[in-house]
Amino acid sequence: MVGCFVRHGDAGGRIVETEAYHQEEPACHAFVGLTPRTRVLFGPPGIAYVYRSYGIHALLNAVCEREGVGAAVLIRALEPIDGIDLMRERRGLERIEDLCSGPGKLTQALGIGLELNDTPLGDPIEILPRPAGEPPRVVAGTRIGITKAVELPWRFCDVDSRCVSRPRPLGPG
DNA sequence: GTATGGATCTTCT
DNA sequence: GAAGATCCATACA
Repeated sequence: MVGCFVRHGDAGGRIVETEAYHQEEPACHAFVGLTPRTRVLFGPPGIAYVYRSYGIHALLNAVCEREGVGAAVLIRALEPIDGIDLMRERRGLERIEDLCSGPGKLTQALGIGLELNDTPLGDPIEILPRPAGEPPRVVAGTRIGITKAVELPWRFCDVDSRCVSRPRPLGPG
């Protein structure tokens, strides 16, 4: 998904960082099984899973795998492209690199809230394939901010972007 | 530049 | 009652 375009309303940008979560590893919400909270994760793919983190932030995931399998991709960072002034307004910040360089930041910048949980990716949140041509240089690393299954290298960053949420893992070059 | 603590709420014990 | 897929301001080097 790194290199794809995400849009909500007039604001959008290019995905430069993601993390993968799957029901078979304990860092995933779906690890505990089917509950009211994880129901969306076990649904069909192509749905937005939006949940509250640390009581404050909304985090955006794309549900993956077929119905019955709990898995999703967390979108951690964007490179702002459309509606940059709107993002600045929502974030109260000027610098491009600060607008979407974190999972809680990009939902605020795009105006995505918990009410968009369980809505199809297409409307109102849209994800578009990356344009043809050279694919981005992607490097895998360990995931951020979790205490379980820390060893899985399921974080993916665009090496050439300055908008990732943390110092990117050491890549080729 | 890295390190620490507070804010705030859903979920599960 | 405790923990959590975070962010920000502040402190210190």
